Amino acid sequence: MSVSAAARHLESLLPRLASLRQYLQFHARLLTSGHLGAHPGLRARFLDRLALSPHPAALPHALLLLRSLPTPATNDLNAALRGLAASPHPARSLLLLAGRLLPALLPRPDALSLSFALKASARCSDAHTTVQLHALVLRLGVAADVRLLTTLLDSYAKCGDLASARKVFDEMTVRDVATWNSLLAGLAQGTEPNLALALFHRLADSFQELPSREEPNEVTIVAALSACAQIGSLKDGMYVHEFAKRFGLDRNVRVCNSLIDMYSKCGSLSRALDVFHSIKPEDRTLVSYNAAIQAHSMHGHGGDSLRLFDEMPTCIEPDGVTYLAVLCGCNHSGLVDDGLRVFNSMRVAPNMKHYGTIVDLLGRAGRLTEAYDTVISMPFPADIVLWQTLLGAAKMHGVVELAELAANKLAELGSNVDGDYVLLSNVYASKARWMDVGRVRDTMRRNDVRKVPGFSYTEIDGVMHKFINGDKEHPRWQEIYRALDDIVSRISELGYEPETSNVLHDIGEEEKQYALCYHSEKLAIAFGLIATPPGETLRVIKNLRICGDCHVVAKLISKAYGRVIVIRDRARFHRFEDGQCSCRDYW
DNA sequence: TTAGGGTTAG
Repeated sequence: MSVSAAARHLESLLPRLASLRQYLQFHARLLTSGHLGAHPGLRARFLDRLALSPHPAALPHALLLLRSLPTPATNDLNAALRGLAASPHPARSLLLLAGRLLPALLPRPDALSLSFALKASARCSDAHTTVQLHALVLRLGVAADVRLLTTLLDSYAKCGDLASARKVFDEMTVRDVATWNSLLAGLAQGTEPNLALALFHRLADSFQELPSREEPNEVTIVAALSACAQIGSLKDGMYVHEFAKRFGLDRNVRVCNSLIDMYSKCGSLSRALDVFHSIKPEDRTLVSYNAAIQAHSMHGHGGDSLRLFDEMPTCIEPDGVTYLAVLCGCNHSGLVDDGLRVFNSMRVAPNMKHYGTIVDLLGRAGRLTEAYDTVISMPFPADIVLWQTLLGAAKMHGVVELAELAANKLAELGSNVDGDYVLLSNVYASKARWMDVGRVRDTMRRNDVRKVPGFSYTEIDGVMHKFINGDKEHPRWQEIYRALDDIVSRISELGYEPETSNVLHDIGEEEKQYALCYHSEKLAIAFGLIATPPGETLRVIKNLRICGDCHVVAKLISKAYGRVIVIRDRARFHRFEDGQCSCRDYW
């Protein structure tokens, strides 16, 4: 066989390599045939495949091979950078580029090298390294490369530096659809969903901004829907849905999965389920089921969550998200035994969130010993949220010892938020232990307690209005406060008395009532009442869990004013109608 | 020969 024929033969074997043994044999033949040095293209292709092979020994072997080369080429380096960036230890990719993994002189990196390194810094959330790589992009003179700059933008966004991501975007002279998608997704996931939506509207208004023959694609839609879901804006969500239809993207299963999530989080369970049923059964993925089960759960339909879970085809294995969604549904519907049954039959290892849901489920049901036993027998130490869950259960059932224990753990873990103190103080107050109530208050004062601000949104005619507890920022605040006075007098006739035990301040009863009266969700509802025609459904989104008093008030308003009120709090939906809530006061 | 963007979670 001539040299080139041998090389062609090896080349043809390359795509068929699978086992580690085959890779090692191939390596041996490269060595013995002399092609390792004589055929750098073949060598780099082999190295690339080896470094990406899923076998755990493959990547170390690729690095060994790289080290054995007297003068590695840029492509050899890139293969290793790529493999390391995709590995469980992406930081090693950065060490390699910095020359700390190879003793020999490094070949000069190119745009591709930087692309892989940026992927690695994104996976490490290493903003500092992303900045350094940005400098390297400029130094190497490869800053006109759309793909590289998109990767750079994405890396900034994934490291949480949205300002720099935006700046890269703004300074790019050519942007393709992936560039837009990258910033869109970065903003949507980086707690700037409103900016994401503004960017989407800019793209939707004139996608002449895109290179010719390029259109928004399913990634654009998924990212935009994720922003709508976070904001809870049904109007924007429906606009994105219509937009997707125009481009024939509404049949795409990933778009459908995002639509299910969006409609559910924007308060429309029926639309979410319509989308789920519109997907052909054989096209439904695990995520489709997870999103639909979660939709039932958020809306308090635990029985339906269980039913859908049982109906999952056997070819789709439930994952941790599926179980969490089902458990959540059981929790919100008070289905204790079903929840425990599902938890005990889990076929994946439960994580902190699964335990959290079970502890909440047991705690609400008054099974505090079991809840506590669950916490201390978990295979990992409980986190802050879990102790807060237990503290909440202790408060609900007036168990002082457990509340104290949980509060001590919270202090140990460095939690210092007002809610913890309020719960502990309320347990003492329920037992008339006023000295202890005072002691908690003193501790609060000493510790400079962090207040988690409560705020609510409501969408009226497509405009979002934001309210913070007791604020007077809204242009119509005087009308809103007058409406609240009217509300209080009308629901008082139905027997309303303020539930002031949720307020812990060193203030008198009347001031406590004041503090409660202007909770953000009440401001949002009052505004909704004066800004919409009679009978229209009011939709409110709250960042925290709804408080007991607001829950009572919302029920009474729904009766006194003949309005359906839908409140999405941090955990679920409450639908108030004719004096009742869909959660049946179990939340 | 090798590069960029995405959904579900207490």
